[in-house]
Amino acid sequence: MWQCQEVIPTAAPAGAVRQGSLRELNLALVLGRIAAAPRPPSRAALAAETGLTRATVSAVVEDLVAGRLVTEAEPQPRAGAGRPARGLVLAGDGPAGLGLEVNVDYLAACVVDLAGEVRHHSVHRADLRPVTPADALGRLVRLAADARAAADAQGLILAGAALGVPGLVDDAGQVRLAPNLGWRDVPVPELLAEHPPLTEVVDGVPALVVDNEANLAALSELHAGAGPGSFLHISGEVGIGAGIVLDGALYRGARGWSGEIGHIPVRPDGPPCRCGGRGCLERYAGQESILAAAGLAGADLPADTAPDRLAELAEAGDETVLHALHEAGVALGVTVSSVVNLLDLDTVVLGGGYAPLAPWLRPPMLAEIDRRVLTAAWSPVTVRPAALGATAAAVGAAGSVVRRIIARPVGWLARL
Amino acid sequence: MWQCQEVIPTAAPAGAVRQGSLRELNLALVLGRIAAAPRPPSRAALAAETGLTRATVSAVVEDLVAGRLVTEAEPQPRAGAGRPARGLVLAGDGPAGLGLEVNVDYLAACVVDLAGEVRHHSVHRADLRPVTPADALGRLVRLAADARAAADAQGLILAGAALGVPGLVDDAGQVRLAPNLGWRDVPVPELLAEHPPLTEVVDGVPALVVDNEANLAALSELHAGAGPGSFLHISGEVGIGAGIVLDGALYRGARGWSGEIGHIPVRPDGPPCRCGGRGCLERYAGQESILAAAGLAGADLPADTAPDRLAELAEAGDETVLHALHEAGVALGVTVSSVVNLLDLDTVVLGGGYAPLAPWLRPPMLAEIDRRVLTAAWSPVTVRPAALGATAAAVGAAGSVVRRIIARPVGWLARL
DNA sequence: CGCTATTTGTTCAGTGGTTGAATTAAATGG
DNA sequence: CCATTTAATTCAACCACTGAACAAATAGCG
Repeated sequence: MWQCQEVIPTAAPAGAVRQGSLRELNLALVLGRIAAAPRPPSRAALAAETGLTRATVSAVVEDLVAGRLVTEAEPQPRAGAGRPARGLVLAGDGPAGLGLEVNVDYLAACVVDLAGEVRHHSVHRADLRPVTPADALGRLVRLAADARAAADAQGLILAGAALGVPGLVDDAGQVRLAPNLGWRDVPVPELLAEHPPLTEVVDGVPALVVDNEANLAALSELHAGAGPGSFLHISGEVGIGAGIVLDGALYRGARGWSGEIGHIPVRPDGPPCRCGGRGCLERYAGQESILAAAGLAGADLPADTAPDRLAELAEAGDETVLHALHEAGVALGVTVSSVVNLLDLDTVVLGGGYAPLAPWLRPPMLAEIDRRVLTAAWSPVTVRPAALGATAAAVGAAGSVVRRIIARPVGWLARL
Repeated sequence: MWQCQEVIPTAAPAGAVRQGSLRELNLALVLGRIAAAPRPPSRAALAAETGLTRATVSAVVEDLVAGRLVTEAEPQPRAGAGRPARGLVLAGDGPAGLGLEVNVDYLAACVVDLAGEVRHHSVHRADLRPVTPADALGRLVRLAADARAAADAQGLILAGAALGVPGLVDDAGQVRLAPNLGWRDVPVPELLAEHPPLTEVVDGVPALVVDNEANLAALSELHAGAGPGSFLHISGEVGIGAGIVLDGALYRGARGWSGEIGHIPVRPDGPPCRCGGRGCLERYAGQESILAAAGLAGADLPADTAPDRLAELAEAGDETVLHALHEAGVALGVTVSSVVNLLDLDTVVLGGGYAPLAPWLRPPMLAEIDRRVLTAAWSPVTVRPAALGATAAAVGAAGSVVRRIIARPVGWLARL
């Protein structure tokens, strides 16, 4: 069984609530609070916070500690009198997530522990357009093996993996279309079938989940950035993708194909787009379009260095580049206005290649939003660059694995 | 405490899971299955379906019957051998919801029982633009009193009320802006404070919830139409609003202001809109714009009869009207394409004034969607007229009350 | 007509997990 | 050094679900 669904059920039992579900839910509740707390909470604090009894919290914590999900921190210096509290933190030597990414000009792998720390990270730079999918995935497996070794060396146990791809992924984990990579109907699970560690199925969840890169990048922001909430994360790579986070959960759409913001029409009668439509956002704010408008079409810059080069030139005051960025910002602003009018989001994150360009994209975006968003007067919309850099998708992928464990620790505890 | 949040928690405990939560969740689970079942299920069938024991289901059902939420139906004729099953149905004489609506040219009230049947419905036609908010709400209270009397007469107990308003509503139930009604910062709860039955707070939920009309109309579709799923419900009234239903739950946005589709830019350099932007959808597909394009600007038709008049003329082959509808359909198609690209929805419902115009709006919409939605090739998008007519919002409002009871029956059971 | 097979619904002892109060543990402060 | 305070554990009680046995109600068959 392969799937690309990013479940994160927030401990909501869809089916029957049996006897044991009670403990299952409270394990998730307590572990979630420990993960979200700004400083290591005590059992007593958790009891007060959750409404459970101290007795129950103790029992639940005992299970979590036995399952290597939580460890006790050094007693914190306390203010007043009383027995000192023993702080609880997410274990740094328990389960970890393996994050993988295939992109147009690099492969990436990383390991993230329960606490969200990146414990290993490696990138393999190469133009993957001329390479066959099987070959590209073969190289990725080698990168994954290195990451696995690094995890072992640090006492971490890989609990699962997620792979980000710049394209549409179906429920079976197949890449239906990745235009910038030149992939179409690539059966990723099959191609990886020869590599056992990545293809096991544990506890109903496949060891490897394949997902859209923009979705995973948005997830990375969820950890790194300010806590849960609702935001739109725009990834400006060769294409333009977006991840939508609603109330702290990634929204994936009916078929997992949400966030295809690159082909939202900006000017319905504008220049034709290769998608078949006209005047799509990608024609105004896609990397190639910006480069063309900036007079750098022939420069043949690698995709991953182009944004920095543009930023340099803009910094230096290059009029053509400044104008190109302004136009891109306007187009992004028009599109984002649509999204905010529709979904009432309060934050927009500029990720991927847009992050370094944020200083120049932001002002025209905000101007458009201010003009076009009906509720802008009461609730200002924040536009900010992403907290993580280029390989956010890999980190988000690894993070999605550990987040699933935090959301449903029983799955992990049952394994031991 | 007033609030406009449409909670519908789908039995997901956010906080602590106490001892009694178990029963709470299973009450919701069983009641939900009874509500969703196509024919009255037996206890045994519910046990098989939910995974609970027959003993547990019996105990749960006993509670539900004692609370007047469920009654036993006549034993169904069975096929094979065995003791005949006693079917369980939602009680027709238990709690019911009161739905209210204030619109530009009418007030409406209705009563919906647990099973979703409309048990009372009344409309008061009047142009409410020249009337003060306090006066309008006063008339509404009289309508509500009639509805309450009708409910009593039928043995129904009103368990709460919801009010739909064509504008932006904040968390306090205040109408921040209802442009077509001419309301701004109207403190609806305060104005209704003199009418006790509508202003009680029971079990943490206010007796009256104020919400956007488009959101409630979308909810009505959720009951009447094909079961839960994800869709966009577009209400074409004087303004254009939309309700977004994701996975069977209304999505309300960070502040409850989602669905402001009327001011999504179609042509960013198009004619200025009163919202301050340019080329908004409302300028192309709003009722006034369609009438103007159809050459009926001076006809001064009441807003509620205009769509039918347009449909008549279109039926008769009036070229100007057909052209106007085509243009509106194109604009709607462009906008819907944006929404579908963003959210990956598979269904769009044309509600309110658009419902009778669906035969003419659909074809250009589908053409635009086909051209502009990246995933249209794999997953066709359905565009269909709404199941309910003009006063869908009132029915949806009443339905939201009973749906909340079905989603969390403990709230109701605790009252008795 | 009576017996058996079959399915529904209830009863009841058993169990898992939470509760609440009492108890122990470990610190501060006078 | 002892009273005070807060943290964590222990334990009997209790609530709700489980599983199996049992009672109820029907169809089919000889």
